[in-house]
Amino acid sequence: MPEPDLAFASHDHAHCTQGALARAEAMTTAAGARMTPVRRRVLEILLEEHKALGAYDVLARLATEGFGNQPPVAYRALEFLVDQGLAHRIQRLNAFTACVHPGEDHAPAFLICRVCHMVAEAEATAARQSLDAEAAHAGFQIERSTIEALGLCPNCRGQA
Amino acid sequence: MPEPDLAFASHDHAHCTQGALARAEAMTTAAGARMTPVRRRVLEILLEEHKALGAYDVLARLATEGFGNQPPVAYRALEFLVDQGLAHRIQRLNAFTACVHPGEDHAPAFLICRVCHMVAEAEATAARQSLDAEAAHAGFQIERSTIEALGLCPNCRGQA
DNA sequence: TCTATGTATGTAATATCATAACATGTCAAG
DNA sequence: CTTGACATGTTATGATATTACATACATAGA
Repeated sequence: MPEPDLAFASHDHAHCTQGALARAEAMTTAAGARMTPVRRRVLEILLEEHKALGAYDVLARLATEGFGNQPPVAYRALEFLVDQGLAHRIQRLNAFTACVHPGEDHAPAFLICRVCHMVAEAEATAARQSLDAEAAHAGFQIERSTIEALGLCPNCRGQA
Repeated sequence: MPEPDLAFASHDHAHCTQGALARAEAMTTAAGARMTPVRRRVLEILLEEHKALGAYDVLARLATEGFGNQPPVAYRALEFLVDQGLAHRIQRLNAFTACVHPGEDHAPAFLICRVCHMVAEAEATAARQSLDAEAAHAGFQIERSTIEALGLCPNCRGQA
């Protein structure tokens, strides 16, 4: 397990982005899927910051760059990225964020700062196992889970 | 810890409902809040089934019963119930469900059946603790957390 | 190379979910 | 019986998401 390259910690973001993009290309090819211009661009946009962007935010960016300007353009690209494991949907925000560990088969939890809106992808294997156990006890078979937390990130906490 | 009165298990629902309603009245009074007709009615509607209802579903019911028929009527009552801990919002469904353990200071996870749409409130203290630990490690201070799972309930699993 | 097929994109229209702002009504403390 | 706080009603609008259909593009097979 690598040391968590959490969004809150200062890090070489260019490197972080490049890595994710490279792995993304490899993964889509391996999956027999196509990394088209819109899809790649949407992923790049999501990778710019460790924040979650709404579909309409992404759409606005795309529109200024000559792509379509109707909602399905954004929603389809985002859905593709989520399906491929290259992005995650943050339920609480109705928004999307790039996956920081594409291809690593991880169980993510999202830590959302209510002040600066940074979104960090934390490791939730333990939480997920507890949840699985509880569900199993009830005879419930989990297919997808959502674990999200809202609060204060270390930086914003310091400010207060 | 009481045996989980999970939504999936057959149970005396009238009793389940009555208990929740009675505790709800007590809690609002204790909190110095007012359990008005709309609010009580919304809670009753949510308690009818162990499912999550959208604000507009609730609103439609209210409208046929002589309450207002504009969205804020439903949203306000729902917000009140959530604030009082009498209902929960299910992020994944943009919907609301009555709390089965009002006043018990619990850490709920929600198990959502994708077939029959039942929503069970499971105990997530363990999962929540794992999440807290992981967040603390990142210096993140959790204020609210969302733990939801989508999958197959025991009944629907049997059918398949 | 041509063409058939599946996949991707563009666009219009509309559905669904949610809130701001303001007017009116109700209740209980002074 | 008035005042102030809270609750409700209503209008309007904003934000998020999907359906349906038309067009374009890539690629495998004839």
